[in-house]
Amino acid sequence: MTPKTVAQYIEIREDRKKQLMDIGLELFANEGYHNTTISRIAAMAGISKGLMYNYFESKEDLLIQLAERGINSLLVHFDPDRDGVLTRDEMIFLVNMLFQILTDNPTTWKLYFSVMMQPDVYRIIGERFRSMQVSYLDMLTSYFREMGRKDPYAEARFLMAVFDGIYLNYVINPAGFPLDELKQLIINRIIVGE
Amino acid sequence: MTPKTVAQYIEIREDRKKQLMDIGLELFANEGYHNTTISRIAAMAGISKGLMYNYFESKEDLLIQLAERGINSLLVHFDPDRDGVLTRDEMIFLVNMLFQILTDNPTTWKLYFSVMMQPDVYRIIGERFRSMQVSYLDMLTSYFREMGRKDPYAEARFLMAVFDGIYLNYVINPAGFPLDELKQLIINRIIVGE
Amino acid sequence: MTPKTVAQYIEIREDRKKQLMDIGLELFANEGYHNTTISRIAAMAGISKGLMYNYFESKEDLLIQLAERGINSLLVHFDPDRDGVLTRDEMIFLVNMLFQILTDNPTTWKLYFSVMMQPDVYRIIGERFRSMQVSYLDMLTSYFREMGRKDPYAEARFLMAVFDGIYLNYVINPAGFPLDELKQLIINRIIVGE
Amino acid sequence: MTPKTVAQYIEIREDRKKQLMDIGLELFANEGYHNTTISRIAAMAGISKGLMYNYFESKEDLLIQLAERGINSLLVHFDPDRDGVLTRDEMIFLVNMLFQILTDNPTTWKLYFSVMMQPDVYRIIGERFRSMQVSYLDMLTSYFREMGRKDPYAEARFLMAVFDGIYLNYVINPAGFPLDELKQLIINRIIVGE
DNA sequence: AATGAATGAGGTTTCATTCAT
DNA sequence: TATGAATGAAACCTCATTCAT
Repeated sequence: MTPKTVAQYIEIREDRKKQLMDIGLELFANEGYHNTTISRIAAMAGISKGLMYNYFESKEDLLIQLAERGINSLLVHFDPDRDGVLTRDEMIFLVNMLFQILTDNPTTWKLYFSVMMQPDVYRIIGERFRSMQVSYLDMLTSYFREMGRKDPYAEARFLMAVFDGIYLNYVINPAGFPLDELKQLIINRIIVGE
Repeated sequence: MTPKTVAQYIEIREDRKKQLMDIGLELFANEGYHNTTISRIAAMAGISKGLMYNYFESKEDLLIQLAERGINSLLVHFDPDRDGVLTRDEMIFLVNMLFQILTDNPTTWKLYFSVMMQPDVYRIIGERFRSMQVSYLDMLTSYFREMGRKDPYAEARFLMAVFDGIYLNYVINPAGFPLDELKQLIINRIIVGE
Repeated sequence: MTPKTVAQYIEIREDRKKQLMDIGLELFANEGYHNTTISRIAAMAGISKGLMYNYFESKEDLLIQLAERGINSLLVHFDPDRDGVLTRDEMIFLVNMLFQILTDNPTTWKLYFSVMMQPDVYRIIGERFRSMQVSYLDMLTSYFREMGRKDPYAEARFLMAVFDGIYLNYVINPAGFPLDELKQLIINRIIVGE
Repeated sequence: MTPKTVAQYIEIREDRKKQLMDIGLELFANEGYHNTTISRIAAMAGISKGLMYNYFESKEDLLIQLAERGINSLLVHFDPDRDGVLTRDEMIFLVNMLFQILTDNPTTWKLYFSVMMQPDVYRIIGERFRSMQVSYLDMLTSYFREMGRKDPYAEARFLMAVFDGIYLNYVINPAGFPLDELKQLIINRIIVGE
């Protein structure tokens, strides 16, 4: 019966917001953005439809916030916006990490691809993903230039395509996907490869 | 006032149907399936909404027919359902062809990815695409086994991932994408490799 | 190759019209008026939709013509619009006949009830059926008055209700319906009665 | 500004639902199922079309719920699913009751016949009405068997047909229909009858 | 006489969002 | 903070009817 403190209210609010975003991510990724209703999310969270609008301005806003949360969680691992150039060991570390964040957040990545391929949704949040991609591309190009490759930009594009392809295949059907073997192939054929 | 002949009716129907499918493909691929309305397609074709249903049972049926037309147009180029094993030259020919059909049908491929990543749409026609994929996977695995590679399945997965990644990146933004350079990288690093 | 005579054309036209009405009756009665499309009728007859409008002004017109054909076929058997009063033998003959026309035209009767109970359809053709009913009612009332019954009008209503009930039950599910036994009950309990 | 209590919401819902079902029954029965639009029901209730779907999953669902409400309201009066056999007094009581529920719920009965005679609508809810009918038929047959009648099944059919006919005639045009006189005729000629 | 492509009005249904309480 | 009834715009779809040929 003790009244809650302001801090408690804020905590409750944040917990609930996280819960709503988790449910939203799950549904957007697995059922599709258009196929997911606000009602369904609210029902799964055990709250009313109306309360959703206390946390998110609109369905679109929820999607945007999900995208931003996803991006931020990636940036925690690795921020490519830096001046220095990668060494080969750092590159190998990066590759390992990219596999790690894939298996850590398959649902986020499922949403990522879903978003990239739905033009109307892409218009809403695609730019955020794209700018991240550009940063990576620049960094990879620098790496391959330093390595003395003939066509560093193509190599960077190659590596990014490989990762996009692996992510794509993995999120569509992770069962039996040979992640470790592919990691070795990437390192041998692209990173180290003559 | 002689009535139209049967042949005339057939021609009208086929022309109209092709027109509607072309517009449908364009819109589904570029605007998204859910974001494209039957009204919009009809308006772009300069016909009434109702006439759409003279040609397609439903919006879903239009999507299915588009998917099937896309698959069939691919199978014309190459049908992986065969017994023999590929030689290296045949494999190189296949790689060239895969780049060819990408640049020939970017919109179809845009729809392909769009479909693969929208779970609700995937449920409608994904299986048709998936079975094609499985056939390719088997064929590629056989090739790498014949080549004496250590892990033929992983190599096949690798090659497919590369192609998925390239296709994906190309359809999202074809401008400046170094297709030819990537083709060489694939041949050198994966097909001929080591 | 001999050109058809005018008479032949008229005959062909009448045959086809009869065919269309038969199909229409079948579908209206068994699928419901609103649930039957002009397209379906035309398809079952092997003609085009457009040609239907060469025979009937509208879907409603087809229904009206069906109702009129049904009424006329009944009037052939027995026209109650007459002055004289029925004897008991004539009454028994009438009862027999009413069972006869039920088993002869179950589909027409199915349509009859269908029409009577669909207010929107009833508005179109109900009056035609109702006036026939009123004639019968008058005639039956006269009969029971002549027979010296206490309440001739109620007796007439009773007999009509029995017939409506029997018709209704028979058209809904004719299998196993004890028509002959019911005929005897009617004769013993109502016609001859007391 | 205290929020509404759960009890208040329940009351609002029940009131509204009852209102919509009452209007729906009225319109389905008097205008026909197909001729009644959801828009019309909503307009008569002074609400938006969309709200209808907050209370009923579909137009068909409204019809089903109406049928079930109708059946349940009848079963309150009399449930034929019981073991015992009717005495003559109980039978007379039953007859009285059947006339009572006719005059109490003419609209429900109008819908009943409407449903029975529209094959497409019958498919939706007919079975619910039919099973009730079968129960009655069994019970009546038992009664006439106990009474020593020659053909108990035919007698039961006869009685049911009479009631169907009376109900049918009454709902089509109740004005001046001699219900009481017909009740006496039923009791004298069928229930008590020789 | 005959076709079926084409129309257009109108129906059912969905759902993000608002709002009184 | 919290509810869910209520809205309204817009989607999909149907089909009687018309009309050029």
